[in-house]
Amino acid sequence: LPELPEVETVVRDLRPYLQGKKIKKLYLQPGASKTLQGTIANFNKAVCNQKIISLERRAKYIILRLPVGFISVHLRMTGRLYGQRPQVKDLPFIRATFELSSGQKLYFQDVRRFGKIKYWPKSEPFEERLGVEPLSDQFTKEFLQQLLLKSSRQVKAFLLDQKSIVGLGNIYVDEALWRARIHPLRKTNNLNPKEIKDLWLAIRKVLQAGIDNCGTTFDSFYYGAEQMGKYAKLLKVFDRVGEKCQRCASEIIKIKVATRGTHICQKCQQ
DNA sequence: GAGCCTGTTATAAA
DNA sequence: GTTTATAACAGGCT
Repeated sequence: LPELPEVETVVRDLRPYLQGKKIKKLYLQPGASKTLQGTIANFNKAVCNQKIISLERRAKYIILRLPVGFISVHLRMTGRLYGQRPQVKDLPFIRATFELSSGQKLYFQDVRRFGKIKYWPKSEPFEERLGVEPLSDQFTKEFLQQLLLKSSRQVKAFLLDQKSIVGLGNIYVDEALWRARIHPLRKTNNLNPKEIKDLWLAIRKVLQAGIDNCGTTFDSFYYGAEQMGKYAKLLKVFDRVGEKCQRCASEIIKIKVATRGTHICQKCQQ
């Protein structure tokens, strides 16, 4: 499931392929009307002949920056972007295809059709729904403390909410909370300074380690030519129900928090 | 074959 | 106003 490290991995993988190329038009497959937000006519009018200045990541979005505006691609659960390769034409579940003026293509595959593509003429409406980048200099311990103390939510729900901090999803939230020894149901305004410091460090460590290992291939995440992320084998709690905690040897259990399957060590995370 | 699972948004309820 | 829960989306997997 693509979270910040997985999206960053895709962006780094596709950057050399796409940067500097010009977009000709987008084709939508039949039945993919919800994949594109807005009409195909308006989209193509806006992006036609625009050069991809850079490929960037913001939150869990892949950003194709253009001279005028930008395109956002969200993979949601099962979305995948492929640069052109010989065998790619045979892939099932292609929902949209970018044609580049070089004649090359960029394919958007999405089994469950939750993924979204959108053109934004300006960044304000896009940015206003998004919180701080957790790996940026802006995300200091003090910044996190302020966010936590002015809320009274369950810490897991808080961390999943992209309006506060972006990029964390079910996998990396569970991993960060284990690392910081914090129970996911704890209220954010009841965390003490030591816990806040540990959580701050844990968020940065798990995300950076995720990037360093090209993400977590647990279910459907792949990048490039069917490459798998290597972080799955470094996971401490996620998808490890019944295994022993590597810190205290207690059993990892699964509970429900914020309507999500949640993995914790019952002893380490009280 | 019913239910699970997940990111996000919308909406309802507390 | 804030927080939590639930449904919806879609389809593969158990």
